[in-house]
Amino acid sequence: MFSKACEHAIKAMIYIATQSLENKRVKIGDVAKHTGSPEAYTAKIMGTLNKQGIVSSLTGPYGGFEINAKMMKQIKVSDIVFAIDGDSVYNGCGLGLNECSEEKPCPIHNEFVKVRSELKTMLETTSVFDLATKLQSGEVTLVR
Amino acid sequence: MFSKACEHAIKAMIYIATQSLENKRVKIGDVAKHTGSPEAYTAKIMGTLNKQGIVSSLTGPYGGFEINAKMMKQIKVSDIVFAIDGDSVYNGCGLGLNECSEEKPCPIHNEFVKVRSELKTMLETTSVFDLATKLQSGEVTLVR
DNA sequence: TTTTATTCGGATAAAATTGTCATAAATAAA
DNA sequence: TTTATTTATGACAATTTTATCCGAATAAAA
Repeated sequence: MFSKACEHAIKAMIYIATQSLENKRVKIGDVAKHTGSPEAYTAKIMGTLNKQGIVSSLTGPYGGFEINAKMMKQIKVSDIVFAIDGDSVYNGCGLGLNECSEEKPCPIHNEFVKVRSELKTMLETTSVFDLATKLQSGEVTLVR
Repeated sequence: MFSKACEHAIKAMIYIATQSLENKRVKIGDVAKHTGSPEAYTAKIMGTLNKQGIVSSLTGPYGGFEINAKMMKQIKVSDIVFAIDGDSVYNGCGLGLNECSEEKPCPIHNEFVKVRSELKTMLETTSVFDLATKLQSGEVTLVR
């Protein structure tokens, strides 16, 4: 569904959000530990997310990553997916055709658009804040 | 969504089905031409589908691939996806956790299962025959 | 029985993705 | 200003996926 990089990104964002809610800036090593993702790879992914402006970072001692509490409610999972995997999830053809539209559809186009539109809606209505509070409450887990 | 191999597989099955409906056995070169997929790779994929029993093949002159007309209505897209990509589409965690269930869910588990269940239903209710007749009618395309 | 056309299957290659490493840049504190 | 700590980033490595190649096996026709 999503690339591995995208999975790492979503998990990292959720963990950082929980810490930001407690006004704690987190180092990449902490992120890796709490998400079970490879540290260096996650660092690279965070660079992309930082450039896209959906996470902020500070170098040096007492540095690390954080997400503004207000932003957190505005950032949706769809933003993370788009930042890492691009629009393939939303616009790509189910059979991988370069051009596949209402006018020139592939055989599964009509069946596919319906399901994908629901996936899109789901991602667009789920905020990082929603997921972070879920994680804080202990009802869900990031590792295992 | 699906692997490239799986896309090739679905396209190949649909094309072979249209030919089988006209009692024509097709060679792998024909399949590749009409699906835009690489011939040798498709050949390998067909081997897997053949072993799984969702397509039949005959070696030698006048050989090739075909799908029994009765079977064609029973074979669903879900069977092809399962044969090539396994059950990851149906059971895999959205965040890639090894264990993710109702009891120990990941943060997006509940949102995810709903969408995926609709995808599953869609794939399970769409037969190769349905798609082949659509392609025959000219309302959809396999290449581009 | 020989020839010819085709799939089968294993070895290999190429490309993409995932992951690591080392060095540079930034920044805060001493 | 120096030092310690942390992110930023580009080069490299490993793994997985995608794709190719070629000889073996099979089967129909000559």
